Amino acid sequence: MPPVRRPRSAKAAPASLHLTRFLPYRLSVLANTVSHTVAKLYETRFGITIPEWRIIAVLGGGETLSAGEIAQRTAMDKVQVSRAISRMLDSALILRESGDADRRKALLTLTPKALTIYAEIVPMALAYEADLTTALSDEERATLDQLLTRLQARADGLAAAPARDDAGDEDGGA
Amino acid sequence: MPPVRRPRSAKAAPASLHLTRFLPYRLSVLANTVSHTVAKLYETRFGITIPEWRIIAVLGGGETLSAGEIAQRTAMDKVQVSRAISRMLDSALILRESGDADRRKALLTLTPKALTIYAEIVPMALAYEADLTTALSDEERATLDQLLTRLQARADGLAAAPARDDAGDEDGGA
DNA sequence: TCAAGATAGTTTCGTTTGAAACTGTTGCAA
DNA sequence: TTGCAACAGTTTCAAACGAAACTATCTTGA
Repeated sequence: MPPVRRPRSAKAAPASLHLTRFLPYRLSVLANTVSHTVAKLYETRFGITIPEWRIIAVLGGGETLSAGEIAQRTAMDKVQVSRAISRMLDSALILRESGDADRRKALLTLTPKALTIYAEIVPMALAYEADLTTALSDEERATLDQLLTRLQARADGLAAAPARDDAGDEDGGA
Repeated sequence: MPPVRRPRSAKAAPASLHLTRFLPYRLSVLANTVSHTVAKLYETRFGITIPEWRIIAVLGGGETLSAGEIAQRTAMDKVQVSRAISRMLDSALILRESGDADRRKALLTLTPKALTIYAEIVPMALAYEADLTTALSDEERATLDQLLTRLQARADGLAAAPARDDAGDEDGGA
């Protein structure tokens, strides 16, 4: 059980904050650098965007999913998914058929064209990932995996819970 | 024991790619979750955006910097910095005076109002960071630090280096 | 001295984004 | 049934973004 943790000793020194040592900042910059590089990989080659790539990635196995399920698995919101799908319909990367049982849900499948792209991108993506982690030992890679998993879980928790152990007043005002 | 070791050279099987195990994706999602949460922290309380917070962070020590230097230290591009500064001028968070020696450069300093905000945000930001890494031991925190540093360096390198052994055609077309 | 050219920062333009409003469909309950 | 809330997905609107064009200043070198 976590002890009541009080912000580091003291309120005196504001403990100057160096952006380059601030975890949220570092994660943001790193993710940005990486995303940008990977995006270039398939953007220049196949003319698809990050959201489109993610959709291809989750449907690449040949599965059929609804837009909502895609949103969940790609961590994108439904608006983003909707727009990406619309683009992919235009470029004939995806197939949409109305759901049989529930006509609100549209069933989405990749076209052969998209499957081809998938087959070509996957090795590139994995190669980049391997390249990126070249500087890490196998053990370090495993550790990284672990740490990221735990951080994500924790971040999810903190995102949900607004305040500390405070009563749940949602709205701050001002 | 080292779990699944993937032979890097595999070219045969397309090695299905699970988004949830793909490092760029995971970094993106994690950074996003974290950024969003932190942003809420100071957005609701002080009405400032992420770029503005970053500028406050680098100027919080009382330093005077030019827009270009800010861009460098915050990893934002100059357009973003320019716009953030413009907003901050409106809300009296920043002070701009024309450079003496080089009149192209504007010297930027935080106003007392912004310094107050800085003093209030820093503990909140550090508390969040501490909260986030609660699930990590001290050793793991150090490891994470190390790994992120190395990954960033590597990512920077890969971002600079264009393509693999391909000819350098920049434009992909449709 | 003055004509490139480099540099600092801003503005413009078209695109992307997220939140909220909206349309259409389903499930539930009176 | 009908009425209404919940849900799936789309559209709208205003803000935010990036790339490229632009303004203003400084540097250079002929």
